[in-house]
Amino acid sequence: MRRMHNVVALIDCNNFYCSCERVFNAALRHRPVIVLSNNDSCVVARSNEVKALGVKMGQPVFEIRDLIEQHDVALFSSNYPLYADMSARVMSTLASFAPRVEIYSIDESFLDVSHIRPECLDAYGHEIRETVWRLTGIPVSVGIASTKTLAKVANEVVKHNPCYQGVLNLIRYTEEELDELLASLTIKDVWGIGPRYAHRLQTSRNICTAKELKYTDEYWIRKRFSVVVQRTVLELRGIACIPLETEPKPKQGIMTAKSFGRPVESLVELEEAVSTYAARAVEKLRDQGSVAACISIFIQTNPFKADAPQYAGSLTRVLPFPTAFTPDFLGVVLDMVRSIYKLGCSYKKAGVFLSKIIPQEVLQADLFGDFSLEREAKKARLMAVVDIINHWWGHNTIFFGAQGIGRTWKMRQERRSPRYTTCWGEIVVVST
DNA sequence: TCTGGGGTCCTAGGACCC
DNA sequence: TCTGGGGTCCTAGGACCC
Repeated sequence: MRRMHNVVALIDCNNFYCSCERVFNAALRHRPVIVLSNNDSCVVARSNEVKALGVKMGQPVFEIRDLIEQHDVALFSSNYPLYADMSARVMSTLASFAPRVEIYSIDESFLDVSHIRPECLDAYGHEIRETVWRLTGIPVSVGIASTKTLAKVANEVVKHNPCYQGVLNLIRYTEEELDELLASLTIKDVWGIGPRYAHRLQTSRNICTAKELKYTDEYWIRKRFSVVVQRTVLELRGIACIPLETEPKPKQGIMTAKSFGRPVESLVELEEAVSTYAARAVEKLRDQGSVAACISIFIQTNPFKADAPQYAGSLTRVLPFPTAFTPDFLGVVLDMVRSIYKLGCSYKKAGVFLSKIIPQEVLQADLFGDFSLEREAKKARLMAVVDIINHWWGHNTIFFGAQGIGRTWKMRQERRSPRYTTCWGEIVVVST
């Protein structure tokens, strides 16, 4: 097979979390929908109607109480089990359309569609879109181009212009047509250009549109910014610099951090919370088959409470050898919390970060002294059993004593929809 | 009352070594 | 008067993404 061009399609689920809620609740189809962050505090997903009302991503929900009431907006707590499962369905559908797929986030995938004849690309895009809709009920937008950055551009344009009916293929655009399109986009709309870079580009050389960025001297960009921004410029020119990553890379750092459902003052509760986060982080570590040697924790007060005493404490500890055995971490965590705890503070958030992560197989290579492979294997078997039980019967069916049993500090989730697809007790019932 | 939770990569600068 | 220079490793911080 002769391969003329690199062709990549970006498939992006529209307002993904909101769309997931709508799949199982037809009454929401024509109602504005908002999905909230942990603790039901911020807006993390908005239906089109809500975007049209001017509600911003990340906006605290208390700022828009009136708007919500006026427009009868449906509010939901984040229902991650549902979104993760719906995502898996979308992704497995997409896998049938391309030999190489990069799952970029919970709601986006890049597909290598170089095998499709150029004149068939538009139809292929529509077929992808219709198939995903039919099999999952999730609406998606499709952007097709010669680089990932341009595919992102196409997707951005599709989302804001219903005339494209969900699919834009830039491969058939001439350079002039493409430039005209890029001239209509601001640099903030370009993947990789955030608010800081946008501001610096504007003030230093009056670069405002995607087209202007495309024709900016790449070496000046490299010098003033970084190789990352240089790549963005080249990608806008149709030179692919960001390869498709089809294999998920094991994470180099694993974080579990959350705000509390209410302020926490006591050391005991803080110990429970940080232990719970640590246990969850180590669980994620095992999920990807890794071990870690380094753990950091932090606790902090509420920075928005200007009149209350403010404090942020953090600490890092290195273990004698890398492990994924929860008690090995819990042992040091309690000690760490005690040493950064400050009496008289009202804590709002805490977190745990694991680093110095290596694959479990590598562990055996070069360890001496205290370390016994046999003992580690035994620990691993114990954790495997814990994981299986929790996987089967649900999170935290069994857990460690240090995590506490009350957990009244846990985040609030007062508006969670049923876990329609992952929990037998909450499955949709059709009655006659 | 109420303000998210994950990740990535790159660069600059200091420590250290020869 | 006048204080090397280059390589490597590590860390902190800054930028971005969803």
